[in-house]
Amino acid sequence: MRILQSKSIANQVDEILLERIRDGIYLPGSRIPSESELSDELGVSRATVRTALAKLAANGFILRKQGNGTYVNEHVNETSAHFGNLWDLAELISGNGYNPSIRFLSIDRRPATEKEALVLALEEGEELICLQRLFYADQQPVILADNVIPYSLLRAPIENIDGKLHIREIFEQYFHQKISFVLTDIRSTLMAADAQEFLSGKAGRAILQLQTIFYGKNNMPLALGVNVFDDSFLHLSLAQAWS
Amino acid sequence: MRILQSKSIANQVDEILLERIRDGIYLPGSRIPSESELSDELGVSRATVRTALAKLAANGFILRKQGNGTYVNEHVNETSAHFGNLWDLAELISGNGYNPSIRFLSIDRRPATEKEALVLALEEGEELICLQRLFYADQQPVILADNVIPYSLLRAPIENIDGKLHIREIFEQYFHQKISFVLTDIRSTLMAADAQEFLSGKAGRAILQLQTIFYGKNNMPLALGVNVFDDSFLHLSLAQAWS
DNA sequence: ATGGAATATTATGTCAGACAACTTTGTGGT
DNA sequence: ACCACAAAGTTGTCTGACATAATATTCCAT
Repeated sequence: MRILQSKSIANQVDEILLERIRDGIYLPGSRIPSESELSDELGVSRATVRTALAKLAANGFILRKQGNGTYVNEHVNETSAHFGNLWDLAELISGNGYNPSIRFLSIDRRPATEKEALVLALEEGEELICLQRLFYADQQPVILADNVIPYSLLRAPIENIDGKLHIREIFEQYFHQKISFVLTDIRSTLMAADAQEFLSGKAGRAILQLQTIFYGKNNMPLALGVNVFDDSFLHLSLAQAWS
Repeated sequence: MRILQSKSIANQVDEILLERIRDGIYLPGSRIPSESELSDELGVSRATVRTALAKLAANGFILRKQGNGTYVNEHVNETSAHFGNLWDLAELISGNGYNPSIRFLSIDRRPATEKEALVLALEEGEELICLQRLFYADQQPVILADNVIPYSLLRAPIENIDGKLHIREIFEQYFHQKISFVLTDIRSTLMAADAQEFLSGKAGRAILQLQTIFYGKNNMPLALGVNVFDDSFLHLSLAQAWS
């Protein structure tokens, strides 16, 4: 990866370092190069490196010790999700050690329910795009993902939508919207009949449900997501730094 | 709050700003003072203010726009937990709009099970302190919290322990340990008989379980926590900034 | 008056260099 | 072998400057 000008430099440094942690170039528990060394190597100022390191530390990837050095959190590999991407289902699957893939189930149009209209700031009955997808972990179906998006936001023919893309790419390509932040509600629920149709496992067992609201620029709600999965197979674990 | 020398200055600034957001001095959606104004007001350098702001941004509390300003996330009040304190049950309760209080149920000693010994890096059968507490939201019992801690870590008489303290204070006062980070596993489970005894609600309904491992210096595991609560009453919602 | 381009202002992002605070390691003397 | 001290290395904080981006203002041409 090279330093470009599109994203902020600090965010690019952040991604580079995160990639090195994921790839095992910086091993769990080991000390990473000092701020000065990184700033020399990457050709950015020490202040920029510090910004990136601060974000990684806030998200629990690294631990910093004054006068000593910066260390990779020894338990990064025991966590399946991280704060920057709790809503990223593919990351959740790969974080559990499986190979993620997506199956496109269906795409539909239907009027919004009262609750959906409220959350998405729409009139009741406005038309929604209904996207249903199934996430696989090593060929095994594990997450049933439903997303609803206001039809009025669509900027491309609906039949062009590639359901296998990442949700963030879908928004960029077909809706010309960028996700600025997300709000996720974690619920415990029982396996319903429609979910059981796609996910292996007995009906009536307790499973996790992630209800996600995506927001774009100016706090405009973009979409609503409901994702259910069996947490006995797919663990949802998070690391958090102390101070 | 005054700037002291004990904690890092940036962390103190962080806490001050967070307090102002919580207290509504900085309202959701509004723009907060610029970095220069804050550095003048608090008597610290702009670099230090930036460190604090970077952490708040990483945790979704604020949004930063180059050339424009820094804004409080409009939805802070819709989130019950934040990444820095998912394991902080009192914060979870107050984040839901209730007044938290703690009832001390029991404290016991028993040998560690095989699984507990593995997680806590102990010999099987080593003695554990078993702390059971009940968290209330406005006088209503909502969270059943079990914590197990190796007896060998205790640095004070066991009968002195005040079960109403924050878990972080318990570690500092009676174990002389500081929590450096925590690892939380979020599970969906069914209301068991022993939990139903303390929590209102029908048996067999789906509830959330937070399994937390506390780590101290040098990645030493300090304690194990199992907290169960009904997520239909106490919502677990998280905000995450995009990039 | 009005619309639009140029300019000024203000905010965050990045850079450079310096010193402070802290930890570890090495050195030398006893 | 032990202890006090110095040295080196790393993160934390400070200062000042410029770059970049968004917004507000001014001014001119229509």
